[in-house]
Amino acid sequence: MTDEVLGGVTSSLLTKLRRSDRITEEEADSLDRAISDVESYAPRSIICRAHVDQDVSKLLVEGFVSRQCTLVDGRRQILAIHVPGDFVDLHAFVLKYLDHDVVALSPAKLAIAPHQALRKVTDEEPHLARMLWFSTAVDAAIHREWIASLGRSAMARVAHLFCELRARLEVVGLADRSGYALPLTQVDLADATSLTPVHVNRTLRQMREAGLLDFRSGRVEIGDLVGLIRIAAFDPRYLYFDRIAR
Amino acid sequence: MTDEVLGGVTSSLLTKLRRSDRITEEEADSLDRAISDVESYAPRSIICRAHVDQDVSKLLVEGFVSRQCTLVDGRRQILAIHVPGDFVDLHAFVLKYLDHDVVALSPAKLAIAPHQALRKVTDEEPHLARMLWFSTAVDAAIHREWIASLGRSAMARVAHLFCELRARLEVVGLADRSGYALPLTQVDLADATSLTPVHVNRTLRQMREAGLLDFRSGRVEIGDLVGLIRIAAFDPRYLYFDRIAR
DNA sequence: CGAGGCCTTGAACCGGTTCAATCCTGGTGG
DNA sequence: CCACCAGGATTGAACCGGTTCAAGGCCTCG
Repeated sequence: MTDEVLGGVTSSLLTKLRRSDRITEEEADSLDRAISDVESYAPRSIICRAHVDQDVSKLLVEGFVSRQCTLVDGRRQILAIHVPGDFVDLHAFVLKYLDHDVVALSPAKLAIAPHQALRKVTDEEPHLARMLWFSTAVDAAIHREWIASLGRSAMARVAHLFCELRARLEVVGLADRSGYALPLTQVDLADATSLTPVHVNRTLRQMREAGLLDFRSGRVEIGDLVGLIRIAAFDPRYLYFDRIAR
Repeated sequence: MTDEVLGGVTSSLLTKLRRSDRITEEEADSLDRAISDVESYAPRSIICRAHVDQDVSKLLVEGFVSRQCTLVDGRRQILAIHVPGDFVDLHAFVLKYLDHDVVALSPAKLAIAPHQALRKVTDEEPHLARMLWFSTAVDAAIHREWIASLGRSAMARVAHLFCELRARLEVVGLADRSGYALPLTQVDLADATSLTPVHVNRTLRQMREAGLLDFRSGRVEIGDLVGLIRIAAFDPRYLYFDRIAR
């Protein structure tokens, strides 16, 4: 990565990884050099298509993207929502193809990491390789938490999603205790929680009336974070922001 | 791994990984040497407890185990079911601790891989490291498929679980088209599908009456695999049994 | 023969869905 | 400048898949 335009595209990822473990400047530079380009995507455009062989992986720099698949009845299921700093389809580095689509939920910028470059870097820097492996393992932990979340009430599911996004956005400086920008529609929330848009709407109204949270025009305004966390039964340890040893 | 008793504990894992990529004899031997011991667990005994630092990971050799957590209301949620050949808590190698419990569903034998030994082996053999990374990425893919499955009807969920277990067991020689041994209770199935035991029972009856499948006394007898796959909308590509290049 | 797990079934209930109509808002073209 | 339009948000009312509660039944094992 030498181009001026690419400056600092890995910084959010590094910030996040450094919450868990030390990363040397040399390692950070190596990772930076694995980035070949940055691409922009319009909302709803497909970033990576399921079952197509990949020779690059993409790191989300700006905006929101989802992993999603289309069910037999045509409904869309959102499997994960990614925020800046997430190495969205790093899974494809070891899997070769993905089992789902990656789609932009908002305007988004992604940095491109060719697998050839990633392979060189991970072969030469085993600790950095473990950190990247770590970040895909955290993705898996988030998936598991979603599975548990889906077993619960509509209110708990929606609250859990808001808590998770807040915690993940806070690490990269895009949220605080009072709220955050979230350019999604109620339909997006419905597809992410396996609820109907109608019921998401009613649930959001309940949350607003209870003073917990107000989600309106692309922004989450949190009224009572403690109450929200309680309803969601949100325990952030699954995000692994607190590992220590190298 | 020199002890006679440990002979071949990695063979199911290798069989599975070799469905996706070549693994040399030297790599296989290295992996074998990372195993220090084999332990037996009784049904319901805890194999790995959530939020406790781990210095070993465990490979399932025999029996069935689940990843599970306990929800706030005391209900148990099964997050994944593992079959022989699965490196169950390999995630702990990079995460250091797990966010959920690993519990034996049946009598089970697990091979112990100290993290120190895994670290040596993965530092020395980058390709083997990528294969282990690959296996955790497949775990994540399975989690995603469960998320999608939970968005569907009770019948589809249960059918999907049976299809997935059949496909995964077949790879390690423990299932064929006609059925397989599955020493779980209806309560286990309920906790894995986020249904009530009562409704699982009714769903199983429907499946039996439709000639799709008979689950009884620890064995799944498949009457109509094609029909089952259709109802489950089961597409096995997410299991990644078909990768090619090294 | 008794006890404890597990499976089975019925009946009432309820959280979330479905269908349909209306409202609101920001952007566009006449 | 305003009428129009499209996408998203909102609300009401009927409906239904799955839950809940409760009662038995059927094994296996001591």
